Amino acid sequence: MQNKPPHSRPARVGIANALRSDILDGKLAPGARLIELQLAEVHGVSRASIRAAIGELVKEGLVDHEANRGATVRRVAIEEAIQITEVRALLESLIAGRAAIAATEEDKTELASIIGQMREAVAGDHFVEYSELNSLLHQRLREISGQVVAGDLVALLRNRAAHHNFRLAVIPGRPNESLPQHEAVVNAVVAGDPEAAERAMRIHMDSVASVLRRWATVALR
Amino acid sequence: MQNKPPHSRPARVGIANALRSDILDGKLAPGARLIELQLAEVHGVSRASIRAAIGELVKEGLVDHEANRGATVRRVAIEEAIQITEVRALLESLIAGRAAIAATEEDKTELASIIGQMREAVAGDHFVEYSELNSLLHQRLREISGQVVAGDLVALLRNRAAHHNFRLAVIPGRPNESLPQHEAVVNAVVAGDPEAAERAMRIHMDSVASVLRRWATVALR
DNA sequence: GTCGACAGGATTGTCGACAACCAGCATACT
DNA sequence: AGTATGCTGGTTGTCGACAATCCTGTCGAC
Repeated sequence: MQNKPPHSRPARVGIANALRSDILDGKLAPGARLIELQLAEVHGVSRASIRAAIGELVKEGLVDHEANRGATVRRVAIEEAIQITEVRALLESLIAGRAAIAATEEDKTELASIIGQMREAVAGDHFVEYSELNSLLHQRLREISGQVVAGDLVALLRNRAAHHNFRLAVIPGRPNESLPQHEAVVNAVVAGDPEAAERAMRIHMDSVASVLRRWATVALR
Repeated sequence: MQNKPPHSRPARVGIANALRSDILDGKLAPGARLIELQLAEVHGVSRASIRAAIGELVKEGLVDHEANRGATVRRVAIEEAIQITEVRALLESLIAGRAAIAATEEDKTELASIIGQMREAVAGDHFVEYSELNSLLHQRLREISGQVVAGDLVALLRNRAAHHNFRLAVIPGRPNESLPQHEAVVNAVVAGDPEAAERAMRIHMDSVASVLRRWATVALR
């Protein structure tokens, strides 16, 4: 990762990716300060590039940035994660409905294939793979729907609450609960029934929200 | 506006505000290139500050930025404006519903006051004032609702489609159509009826979307 | 006449240094 | 003891210059 073919793609992208990974993996804990000079030395670039990279992350809502006080890794309170899920419920439903209208035959077979892989992942207790397929499914629905505005916002929110969402997939028994919900969504899309797709997605996201709520009350006891 | 008490608040804020105004006022047309060196000379600061300011606007979705090709004022196609309004319809409904639950007595009287002012503005054909009051009403609802995530996103989208939205307020007869819709929303909030508030806001935003659609077909003939 | 290589100009990406700013601590004063 | 004041270290804000990159228009070959 050290080679430097001048700047074929801007350094900020690489740096931003590295920082994003560190944040999502928990290597950079919430509240941790991102000190420009320090990061510049570690990554072997100048502060300008670091600054640009941090800008990217601020844009994505992963870090906060106060004037003259620097950037810190954002704390996403569980309460905010719930709000995020509520909003996503609305957006994802819209997306699912549109996808049901706009999906081509190829799209439909691809979605079915993803569901198949998810089934296998659940059967084999492959949590990480299941989580990734989950992301993929939602992403493809976004692309198919053609509602780019909603798609962009969901992508943003998904990143922002990624920490909490990933944990969900690891809750014992959770995949067994969410898999049929995903199947219902895909079935409705394949059937070309927008209302059913919206409803199914709504049920799915509400279920996610309720798990988060249950978890919040447990954690705050 | 020339005095320079070193940097009590970062220059990028001032520059960003100036650029934002120029964009929303149409002084910087969609597609116009934002050339860093040029702007640096005009505003009397260095490229670094300009670059930071442009970063702010990119965050807000007002300008695009391609690698090595600079920043341009973003074209918001009418089609995108429609999508934005669709998404806002969902978010604003959520917000209205929550506001109906969370509003205090003071909040309610303030909302009623805003509606009163809007009525006067319509009666006096004060379009600009009406548009500003419209913004204020939606903003207060966001704050009251406590749904900060939805609120942030709406603020973002509102900015992004500001160009089109402002034009709406100037369409003859349009305020007469939207005022009662706003009244219905506020009435429901004051009555503390979340479902009615959601429904009323939904009707309002759908009406905005349909005006945009009608306009799009006319403009594209 | 059309296509491709190539130079030139314009613009962004990156760098290192200096200045301004905030927080915390020691000191002095009441 | 408690509060105000001034310093100092660490960090961000800003600057001007250099290097890399892209776009455009020109020239030559086929």
